[in-house]
Amino acid sequence: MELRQLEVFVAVAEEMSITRSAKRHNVVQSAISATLRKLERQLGAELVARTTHKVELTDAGRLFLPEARRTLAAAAEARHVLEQLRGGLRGTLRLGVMLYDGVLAVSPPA
Amino acid sequence: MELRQLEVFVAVAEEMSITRSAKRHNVVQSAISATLRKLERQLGAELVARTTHKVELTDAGRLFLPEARRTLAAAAEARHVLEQLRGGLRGTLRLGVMLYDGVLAVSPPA
DNA sequence: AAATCTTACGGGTGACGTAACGATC
DNA sequence: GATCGTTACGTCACCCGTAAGATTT
Repeated sequence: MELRQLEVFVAVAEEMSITRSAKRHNVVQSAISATLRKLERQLGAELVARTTHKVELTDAGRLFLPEARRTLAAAAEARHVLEQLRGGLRGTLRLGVMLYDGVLAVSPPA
Repeated sequence: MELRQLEVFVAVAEEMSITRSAKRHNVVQSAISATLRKLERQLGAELVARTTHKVELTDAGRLFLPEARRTLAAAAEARHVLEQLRGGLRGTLRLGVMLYDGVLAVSPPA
């Protein structure tokens, strides 16, 4: 299971369409179809019910969807903290107190 | 960014060693080294400081580690709910009330 | 007939193992 | 000298695009 596969599944679940999610991912239908099938095979569960012209979530799919979203959100947050650090907005803040001229007491690291 | 990369990073962070995390992943050192470098390049941040014989987390690495763990935990939970469903332990529970003989009032789906 | 999903095939990218090198303990 | 991390290279699987086919509207 990889994040890319989860993105594909969530897109399909939201669009209820392989064609539309393919456009959303800027790839071709067949790529989405294959990625989704592989994910299902790896998980050992059918997430989407196919009817040659429509796509519906199975019970497993409905159960899996919020978990997939949660995982993607966590991944996004992981990227985010690094961006914040990049911008100097985050890091380890250590405070100090000037005891008297030239002597600074500093909080221990981490 | 993919889950596999996060697993590698967390393993390296926990073991503080590329060699040991390689054994943990049942792959070779060079594979871990390459995977980690690629992750860092993609994120645009150095996560571990290398000193040819040691490995240390950078500030970015320390910041990233709990987020990576959170993401992996979410992924594990996603797999877990499917396993539970597989075992018949979860699903959508719908309740009904027998109004009178042969007439059952059932809660609406989802 | 148009739209949608699937399968088959070829090409490029990524991951891994082997091997050789450099640096540190 | 042994250990640890890196680099170079060949191989194999995976992802994607193209193309053709099947089914539904």
